[in-house]
Parts: sequence; C-alpha cells; structure tokens
Amino acid sequence: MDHQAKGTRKGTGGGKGNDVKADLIAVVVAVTKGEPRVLTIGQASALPSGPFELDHRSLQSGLRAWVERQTSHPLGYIEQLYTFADRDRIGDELQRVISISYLGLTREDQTERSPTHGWHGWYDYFPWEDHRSGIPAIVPEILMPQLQAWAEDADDPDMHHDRWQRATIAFGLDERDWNEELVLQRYELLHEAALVAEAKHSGNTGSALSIPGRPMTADHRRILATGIGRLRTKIKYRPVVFELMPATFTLLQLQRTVEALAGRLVHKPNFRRLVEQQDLVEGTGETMSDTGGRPAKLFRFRQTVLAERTVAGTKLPLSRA
Amino acid sequence: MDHQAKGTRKGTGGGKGNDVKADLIAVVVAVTKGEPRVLTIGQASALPSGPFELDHRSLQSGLRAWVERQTSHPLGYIEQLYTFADRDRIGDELQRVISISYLGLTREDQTERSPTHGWHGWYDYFPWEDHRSGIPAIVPEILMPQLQAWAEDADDPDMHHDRWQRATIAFGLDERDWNEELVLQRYELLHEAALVAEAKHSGNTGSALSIPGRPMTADHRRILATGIGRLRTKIKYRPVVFELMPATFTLLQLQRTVEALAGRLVHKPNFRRLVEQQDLVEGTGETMSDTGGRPAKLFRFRQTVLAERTVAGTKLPLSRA
DNA sequence: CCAATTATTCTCTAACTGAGTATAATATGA
DNA sequence: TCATATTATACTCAGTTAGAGAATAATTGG
Repeated sequence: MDHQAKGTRKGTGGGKGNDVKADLIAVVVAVTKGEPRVLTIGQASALPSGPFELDHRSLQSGLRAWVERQTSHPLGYIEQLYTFADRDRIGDELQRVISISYLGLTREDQTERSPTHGWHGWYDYFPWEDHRSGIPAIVPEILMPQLQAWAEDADDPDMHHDRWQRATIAFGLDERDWNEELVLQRYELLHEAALVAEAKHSGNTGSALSIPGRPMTADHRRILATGIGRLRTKIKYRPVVFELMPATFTLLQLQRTVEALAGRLVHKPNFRRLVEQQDLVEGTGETMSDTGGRPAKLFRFRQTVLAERTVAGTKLPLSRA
Repeated sequence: MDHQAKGTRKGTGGGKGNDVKADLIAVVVAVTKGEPRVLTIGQASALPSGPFELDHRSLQSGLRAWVERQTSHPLGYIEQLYTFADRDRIGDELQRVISISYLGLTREDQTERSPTHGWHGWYDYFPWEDHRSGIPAIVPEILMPQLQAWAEDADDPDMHHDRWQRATIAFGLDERDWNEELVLQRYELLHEAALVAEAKHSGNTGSALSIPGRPMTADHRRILATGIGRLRTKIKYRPVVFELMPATFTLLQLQRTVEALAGRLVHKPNFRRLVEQQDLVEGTGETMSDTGGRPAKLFRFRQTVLAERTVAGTKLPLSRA
C-alpha cells in the first residue's frame, strides 16, 4: 500500500516489511596478569549487546551505552568489526536482526566484581589458540584426527582434498607454520566440521564429548573469534597495545601482553630492539624491583605516537618459538 | 519529498520504534586501460545501493541482487567495508537508516553501455590521490593553502597545532612521505575543513569555486574513499589484483594495474622479482606483441594461489618515485 | 642496418630479521 | 660473605629482503 516514495528511495521503500532490528555487540578485551580476557555477561556465555535505539547518537555511542549499562565498565578505544545478518539470528518472528559488532580495548578494573558481568580468559573459548607453551595437546590429539575424519567423510575426492587442505592451512600442518591470525578461519572450519557445540544442526556424530572450548550463545563465539583475529593482526602494524597497558610498565610486561594476545612467544632482545628503535616508548627514569633479578626500567608510551596512531607503523616481531 | 510514512514511528508491526532500515551500498571497482574506475548510477554521483529486503538470503546476496538489478553487471569478489549510521543519513523521517557498504572487484564489461549506469575514473572524485606523475598540482596549490587557512582559523593554539599536524600527516608534508593508504583520513580532513562540496552545513566561506573533485550524493564519496583505502591496503598483502585482471596478461599490465590502484609508480625490476619469487604467476608459453618493443611473455595466476587466497602473503613493492 | 622501445636479467648496498651470546644488577640462601 | 639463580640489558653475526641502478635481449619502424 505504500510504495512510490518520491525521489528519496527507489524500489521497495517505505514499507515496514523490510525493516530490521539492529543489535550492537561488543568484544571488550583486557589483559590481566598476562592473560587476555574478554568481558561477558550471563553465565560467561554471552557478549555485552543490545539494540541500536533511536536516541543513540551513533553506533559507537550506542555500543558504549550498552556496555556501560550491562557491565558498568567504561570503554576506551573501540573499532568496528563486522556486520552480520544470518538466518539463524532470526527468532520466531519474521523480522530480521542485524548484528553490528565492535572491538573494544580497556584495562580490567581489578577492584569491583559484579554478578551481572565477568571477565574470562579468551583461551577458555579457544583452547587451540594458545601456542605460548608450544602446540596445545588438543590440536594433534583431538582436532586433527577429527578434522581428518571429517575430510574423509566428504562426498567426492575433490571435496575431501579441499577440506583437508583448508585444515592444513588453518592449523599450519606439514611445512607450513602456525599463523596466529587465522582465528576466524579455524573456528569456522571447526564449526563446519561440527566440532564445536554451536554447530548442532544435522546429525551430531556422537563426538559430543570431545567438543573443545567453552561455547557461547548464538554466534557470539564467532564474533569473539573475529575480534581476536583482528586484534592479532592489528598489533603488528598499529600501536594499539597501549590501550591495554597501565601508565608505566617494564619492557617485559609489554612483551608478555603482546605474547598473550598473539598466543605465541617472541624473542626478547629482538622485541626490545624493535620497540626502542621505533621510539614507541620513553623511560620514566624509575625502575621496578620485580620478582627476583635485576630491576627493570619503567617506560611509558610517547605522546607523539598516540597522536600519529592512525599512521604509525608499529612492527612488533612475532617470531616462532 | 515525504510519503505518508505509515507506522514508521512508534508502532511498527512487532517493533517498539527502534526498527531501522538497512541499506546495502557497493563500491564496485574495475581497472580499464590502466585507470581505476568505479561503478555508478544516476549522474555518476551515486553508488549502486538499495534496501536489504526480507527475501535476500544474506547481506552479500542482497547486495549482489541490487548491483545486478541496477547495472546488470555481475559481481565476483566482494568484501564488507563498513557500516554507517550517521545522523545526516536520515531524511526528514524519524526513522534511521543503516548503510552496510561493500567493496566489489570485477572486470569492466567493455561491450555494453547503458544509460542507467556508468563507470567513472575514481580520480575524478579524488584528484589529489593520483601521484603516478608526481604530486598533483592541486595539492600544493589549492589544498595545502586552504588547509593552512583552516588550521589558522582554529579557536585556540592547541587546536591549530592539531589541525595542522593532521594535515601534514595525511598529505605527507615535511619529511614524511606520502602514504597512499590514508584516503579516508584525507577525505575526512577536507570534509571537516569544508573543502569538499558535501560539507555545506555552516557558513561556506566563499571558497566554493576551488572545491576539488567531483562530489557525490549523501556520503557516497566517503564510502568510496573507504573502499579505495581498503583496496590500497589489501593489494599489499593479499592477492586480490587477480579479480581485476584478464585471464592472461603481461607483467607490465599487472604492474600498471597495481600502480593505478595505489596511485603511485613502482620499480619495474623489483616488482617482477617479487611477483615471480612468490610464485603468484606462471607463464603461459605465449607472448604478446605489444606497442613496439620486445614482445612480453604472457602469464596467468597460479591456481594454488587462488586456493590459498585467505592466507598468502602477497607483498607488492610500493616504492617511492 | 640503426635507432627507438620495451622486456628481462643482474648487481650492489643498506636495512631488517631471526637467533644466539655476553655482561650487568639485583635477590636468595648456604 | 659469597656463590648462585634470576632477570635486565647490550652486543654480534649470518641470512634475507628492499631499493635503486646498470646491462643485456628481442622486437618494430625507418
């Protein structure tokens, strides 16, 4: 009954039939005591989220409002991640839901502890992603056999080959090395192979017991994977670790934070060299008497770097072993 | 220009008034005869777009449907860019519009020419972005003086300094070199300084005549800037140029395409070295008698690379001069 | 055949990376 | 007190890569 919008909109326009709900959803990350953690609500199984409302000034401010309402935790740096509109996000209504996801970085507020929200180590959700102490046992012992079985379960040889190749690429098998950025690819592969709890459409082949990692509501774990992947990529070329560090810190603390995010260790002397060469930090003059050993100099980030944040090339060395 | 927006306010069926319209909008790029071009509709002043509808299977397929309906041009590779929900995207209705933008890569169909759509060189919209023949005159002669004036127009010294610093970073002044990826930052800077036609809120200081680049509807030019920036970043580490090339090509053609996108020239021998070292291409055995001179070998992309597209590190050398 | 033009291959140097070693400054405990 | 463990910090070195330029090859057009 209502078409022919004059000028403004072409095709099917003014009708309510195509209206959607827009959800804002946040992956909020902090690193506490060398562990990367994510802000959750409910039983640690959901990310903070809520509808985009008319009185939100922008998507960003709407997101901030929701996170602060649900967790009373203020947000610093945020950046858009991805917009989803999957079929399986529709409830029993006919209406669709669009999810606009964001990545946020903060420092964890150590004082307060609330029943409405919590911080959880992100490797609880992705145990195969932490390679700081070598390849986690779960990879060769559980994931690879299951993925191989899944590949062999394919209909034709081409599909078999394709599945297995994707697995080897994603998990860095034969000759290839582990690429810590492929967090999303790995999760989606496991999802496709029905090895994560969220994938329970068709016949679950009794492998339910070996399903790895803590699951989340709806597609929240996929969104978390997106956020982790983005952050792992980003720390390599933009100085965003800042947002996760206290005002002053030792170089080892900085290194441990990077390692926590990347899920792999870096070569200490090379790390220092790069950080100092790039003038990312400056000494405060003070030192810190840490856990036994020579006291470490304290550093802070240089203001200039923050100013040029949009541009600066902050190559952090992420080497093997 | 308004229609009798029925039920769009508080009582949309099933909704509480927070429903939104979701628009899909596409930056479709091709490179023809060494010029990067973008697919437009209308008077070359709008990008293909349309509402996300209930019968679209996904955001991607909805976008494909709209582009093909409006331009009868099929899309190959597409990737999500960004989701906007600005105030100024609202018409005079109360309802909001969310724009989900995508980047698409194709080859231009040389045969057909239609009145409903067209291809336009993207440097028409961003004349300051093409540095293939050195710094365009418009930068030192028009943009920098205007930006300086804008900086000096600031309220306090801090703001002055901040504005000018952003300008020097974005346009690669004193000591810094031009960073071709900062397309969006530059456009937003010019927008903020009211140097582009789209920024006509407050008093336009008579500089209307010198406003550079062809404007677009609403914020389409900003979305185009986002797409160009993303593409310029991406060609450096992922083999996406493929999508823009014919089945076989010479190495110089490949180089010219990269240069067209990046808006800067590269060193020919180094370019070849990198492309060949990485096994991106393989010779077809044939050669091409080009425009006078030694015939060039023809190449095609290797299948393996396409398979590993998600992972491969395709470093293209983008040097100065 | 000569000049112009483009393709292709090589060379050289500076910079950067990955990895390992050496030295310095503190705490701890025999 | 002094050796030892522990962490911080500095230095070295080989292999690789990046930027730039030179040299050679195969054409076309006079």
